[in-house]
Amino acid sequence: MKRNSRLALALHTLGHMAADDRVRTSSIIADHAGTNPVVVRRVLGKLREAGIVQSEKGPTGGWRLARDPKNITLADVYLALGERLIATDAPDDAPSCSVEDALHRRVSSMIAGIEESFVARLAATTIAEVQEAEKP
Amino acid sequence: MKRNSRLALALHTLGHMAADDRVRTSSIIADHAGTNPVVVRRVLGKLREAGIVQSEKGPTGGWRLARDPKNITLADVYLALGERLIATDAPDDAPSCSVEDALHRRVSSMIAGIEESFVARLAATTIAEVQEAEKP
DNA sequence: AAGAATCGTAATTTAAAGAGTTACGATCTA
DNA sequence: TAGATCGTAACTCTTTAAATTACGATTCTT
Repeated sequence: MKRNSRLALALHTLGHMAADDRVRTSSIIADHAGTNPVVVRRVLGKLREAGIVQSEKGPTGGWRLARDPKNITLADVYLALGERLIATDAPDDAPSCSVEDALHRRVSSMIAGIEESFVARLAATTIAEVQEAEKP
Repeated sequence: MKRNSRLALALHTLGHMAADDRVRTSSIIADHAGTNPVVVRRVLGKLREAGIVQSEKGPTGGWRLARDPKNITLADVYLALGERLIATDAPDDAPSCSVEDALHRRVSSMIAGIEESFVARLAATTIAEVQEAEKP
């Protein structure tokens, strides 16, 4: 699996769930996505916390959508995973210089704005739409 | 130095250069930025290719701006470094599934749009402005 | 011309972060 | 009760960027 591909894994899996509402085990999902069941459980666990999917233990257990895919936007998924376009960490320690401070103020507000507009765009598309777009 | 901090190093250094137009060695710059002279030369080397700074060898050599800081935007710097907000690599191999394909098409065009608007915002600020903002 | 200081750059090492793996307890079905 | 699954901690592997080492090329000073 590629680096930092949690969002890709999540969206891919949700797309399949939207197309076919059955319970899937983390093992099945991992096979399909070319990754590992534990990684799947970690990623889908975040989505569960956000009420996007639900999971059941035991045999017959597994994962499925917790709500209508028409009501799940890409932004919901992105935010559930707690990802950020750019990690905007402050200058290291106290003894920073004024140029660095001024720069940081400007750039971080710019990044926050971009982050916001990215989320807005993600919010305009639902999982159901992605799944429907499947056939070109 | 923090990870993926080439842009921060570049902007920080250019800010100082805009405030005080003298020649600086990679060693001086590295000390100030808390990094290594070779790293500085690599980063500023990219900016030289873009005509943002110039360098001279020999004793008395070093780095300085190649043009008016009012005429250097943050976008110039960002693009000179060849950075990208998100590495938007295609699905691995041929045997990908239709859901993944549909997803990739949607998300990559979205990312391209965001990238574009990020650059547009960066283009609205010059190095000179960042330096002037130094005093709050 | 000699010597020193600097850049330019290749090659290698180190460090950090994410993904992958192993392991095992908890839970649930049959 | 047996077996399958999730939940999670702990560890290893991989990848990427940064840091380091090294040294030739250039250029100033004397």
